[in-house]
Amino acid sequence: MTARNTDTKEEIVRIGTALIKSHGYNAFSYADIAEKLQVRNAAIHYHFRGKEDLLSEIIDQYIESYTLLDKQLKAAGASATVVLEKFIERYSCLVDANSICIIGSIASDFNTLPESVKEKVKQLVGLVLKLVEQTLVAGKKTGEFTFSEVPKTQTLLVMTNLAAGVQLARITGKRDYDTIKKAIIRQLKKG
Amino acid sequence: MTARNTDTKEEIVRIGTALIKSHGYNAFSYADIAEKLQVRNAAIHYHFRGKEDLLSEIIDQYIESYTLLDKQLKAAGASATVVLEKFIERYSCLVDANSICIIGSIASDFNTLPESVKEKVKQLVGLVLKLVEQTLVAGKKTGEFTFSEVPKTQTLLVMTNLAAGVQLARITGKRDYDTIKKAIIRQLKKG
DNA sequence: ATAAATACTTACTATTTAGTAAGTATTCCC
DNA sequence: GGGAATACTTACTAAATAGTAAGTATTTAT
Repeated sequence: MTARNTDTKEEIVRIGTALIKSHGYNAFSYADIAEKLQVRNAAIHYHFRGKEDLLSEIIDQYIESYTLLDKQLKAAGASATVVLEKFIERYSCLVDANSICIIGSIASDFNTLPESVKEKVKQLVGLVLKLVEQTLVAGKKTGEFTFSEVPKTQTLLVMTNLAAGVQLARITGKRDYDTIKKAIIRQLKKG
Repeated sequence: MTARNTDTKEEIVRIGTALIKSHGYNAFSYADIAEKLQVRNAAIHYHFRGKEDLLSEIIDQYIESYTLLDKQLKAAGASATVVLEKFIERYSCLVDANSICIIGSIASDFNTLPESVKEKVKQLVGLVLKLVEQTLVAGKKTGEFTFSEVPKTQTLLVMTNLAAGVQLARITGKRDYDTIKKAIIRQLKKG
């Protein structure tokens, strides 16, 4: 038995994230993570004092991830169409994994979270909305997109279609999600 | 102390429904309901064997409520615009109560529910989608609406905008919801 | 007037959850 | 090679959660 396993902490975050997206934040306990990781409950507490600290770290990692993505996209100079496709692809993967997006999952439990975590969620949502809006604006400039709503509004429409689309897919099946996905793209090209 | 209070059962359903919409299904216990109702825990178990039975009843009542609404609307011959406005009004009220729609809330916890409840949720979602689609079709026929997507697709877009709109409003504030609400109506009138 | 049904309460149990304290094994560093 | 730090484990506790069994008060129906 190795006394030092450098990726246990990362694994906890990975499993915790998966559990939030598949079962919801208030539906899992440290015991669930411990069992999957084949460690004792206290090992999770060693890395994260409590569940809220774990959630906080998970959101931090999403913020980091989206900040990085933002930078990469700007540097790479990818077309708006490609960026949007990659973004939507994330949601399609969620549907295939019978999961929903972390923001939608947390939104359901929002009123049960401490203020510090709520603030971080706000930050994350702001970041994602900014990223999508910038992509829509860029695409409009190049003529890739032709929507008629102001960018912020179009962003809200796309985001809500996607977020609730994956939720709906869980209940009524993937076909409804696919219908929504195609409509989003259509709307951006002839709105 | 009256040994028979005919509306305790209704009150349990009312409080349970409110808790699901504000805190999420997996975030409340019978103790929360018991405290609010000023009865003992076992009183809740008397009316509903377990939490799943309560959830089942709550969904049944939504199904009944929407079935009734459907009939009333057909009988009253209200204009599609009015029906849609009333429907949207339900979501606006949710935002004001810092709550989300029951379907969105349950979607987050969907994988933790027993198969029998999942089936009922499917039924409810089917009913709501049908109601909205019929309204959109009716409105198109009268010229009130002019959207270009097929009715089913437009229904999915409207529903996801609303469902995720109330979720987003919790995090970023009511203004984003209002923006979405106005855009939905605009899209139906010039899509 | 009383038997049965209803709507609870008290009192309890078993399990899960969240968390802590103290100890142990390994590895890093000087 | 001897701390110090790291990454755990064992072993516990306190509280919450879910649920049941048995009893009680009131109401309804006969």
